[in-house]
Order: sequence, then C-alpha cells, then structure tokens
Amino acid sequence: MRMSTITQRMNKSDLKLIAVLERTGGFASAQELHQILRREGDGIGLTTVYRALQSLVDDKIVDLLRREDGEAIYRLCGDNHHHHLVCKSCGDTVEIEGGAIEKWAKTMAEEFGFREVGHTAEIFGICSKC
Amino acid sequence: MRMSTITQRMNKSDLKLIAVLERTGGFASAQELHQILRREGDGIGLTTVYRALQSLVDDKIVDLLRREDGEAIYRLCGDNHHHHLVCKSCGDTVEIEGGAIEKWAKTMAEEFGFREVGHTAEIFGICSKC
DNA sequence: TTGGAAATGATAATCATTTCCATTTTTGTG
DNA sequence: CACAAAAATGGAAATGATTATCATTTCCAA
Ligand SMILES: [Zn+2]
Ligand SMILES: [Zn+2]
Ligand SMILES: [Zn+2]
Ligand SMILES: [Zn+2]
Repeated sequence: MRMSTITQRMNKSDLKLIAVLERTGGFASAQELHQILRREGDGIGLTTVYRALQSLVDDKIVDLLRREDGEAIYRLCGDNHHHHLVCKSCGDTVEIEGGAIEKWAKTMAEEFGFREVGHTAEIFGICSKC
Repeated sequence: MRMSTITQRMNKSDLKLIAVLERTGGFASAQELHQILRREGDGIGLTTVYRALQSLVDDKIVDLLRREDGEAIYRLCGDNHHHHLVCKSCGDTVEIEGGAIEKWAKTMAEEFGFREVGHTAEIFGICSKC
C-alpha cells in the first residue's frame, strides 16, 4: 500500500498546525497559531509555523485569506465557513449563514470564467444594545 | 451656494491623489502612487500619500483592496455601489452587481436588530486568462 | 497682521513575513 | 548499530509596508 502524495509530504509540524486549526475552528493568523502552540508547551518556532502553513496552503489543505488590515489568516479547507455581523460600536459579533452569498459568488465566478474561487462577506452596523 | 461636505474636507493632497488615480486608472499601491508623483516632480511625502488615501477611503471616494501578498491597493470608486471579482494571479478586477448581497445584508441586519448597516463582499479566484 | 488650527514630511517605530544559516532530527543503507 | 546524506527546525537578522511622532510650514478667519 502506498501513501498519498499529500501524506508523503506531511511532516510533524504540518500535523501540529492541522491539529490546532481543527481544535480552534475558524480563522487564525500565523502569529496566533504560534502563540497557541507555545502556550500549550510546544516549543515550535515561528519560522516553522510559517513554513508549515505555506506548505499546507500549497497542498490546498488550508485556505489563506486576509484580515482587513492585510494580515494573513488561515483555516482548514472544508471547514463549514460562515460570515459575520459585527457591531461597529461594541464589537459584538454574530455568526451568520451566507447561503445567498455562496450562490452569488459561484454564479458570478462562472459568468466571468473564474476558477478556484473564494469570497469574503461581512456586514457591519450598530447592534440593538448600542 | 454651499460646497458639499466632502468637498469641504478635501485638501490639496487629496486632490493630487485623485488626479493620479484618474490618470492611471485601475489599482495602485500607496508606494506606487508616491513614486509616480515623485517622478512627476511633486515633492509630496510618503506619509501624506498614506494620509490622503486613508481619508479618501473614509469618504468612500476610493476603494481599498488587497493584493495577493496583502499590500493595500487603491482605486477611484465608481459612483454606484458595487463589488469586485479579483484575479489572485494577475490582479485583473471586474466590477459586479451585488443584488443578492444587498438583500442578504438587509435581511440579516433586520433579523438581528442592527441599524446603520454596511457591508463588504469580494470574490477572488483565477481568471480565464491565467 | 496675527494666533491658532490644519497640513506636511522627515524620521523613527511597529509588525508581519522572509531570508539566512548553523544545528538537530530523520532516514536509508550496509 | 553506525554513519552519511537529506530534511526539518528555529533563532537572529533582514525586509518591506504601514503608522506614530514631532518639529516646521501653510491656511485662514478675526
Ligand atoms: Zn453594539
Ligand atoms: Zn460564504
Ligand atoms: Zn488573471
Ligand atoms: Zn453591496
């Protein structure tokens, strides 16, 4: 029996990162992931975290997106993704479904011949408490 | 006759940046815009370029997007609200309608009691040429 | 004219990400 | 096991965009 191409490429650090991403769910930056691992007693280096994330992105095992400030954030591919409704005043955040968005993104991408498509969508306003 | 609120806020640097963006068309980074102005003999400082772009973004006169590597890029806003379909590889951008998004944002905001609502939505992928 | 507010820009500080490179770990082979 | 080659690792320094400081200059209304 042979291991898959992907599994062959996986090393210890890759697996650690996947584990953290599974555990935390959602998005996290390289710096955050590094801190989490450190807090848990793992002495992994920041360089290695960046390297592992890069290779996981190359292998399409994790998605890479950008925060509003440009910082890279990562999440496991196939995580059920959601969108956010954020209060501009108090910062409260509600996770919401984006059914309509998913369809819209797909349709638009097809219409213009794009592939390997991803999307971002956030709603912001003032919540009822503020 | 009164000037508009926006025009009142405009200063010399803002106008310079708008002019360059009009002339060049499409997206450009702060650094690139600064270089262009310098090349044309304008001694404007990088700090001022960043400041002007920031205020233009605040006033919704320019759009701010991100290159694949996270660098901020700017472009003059069309007058009507729209969204973007961006190629991760070559940076080509298509302006698209967001009918479904507009409705979705409105619905969600109502459902959770948010007011003064805005939203962002971008689609990214690989274009047919790449 | 003049005093204060706004604008400017050089410089230094920040901060994420990359590059370098020396050291450690793993792996394959006899 | 022994041992060399290859792969992985991580600290330190380099990079590069963006932001914060702050002294100086320009505006402008009174
Ligand atoms: Zn709130
Ligand atoms: Zn979605
Ligand atoms: Zn393209
Ligand atoms: Zn919209």
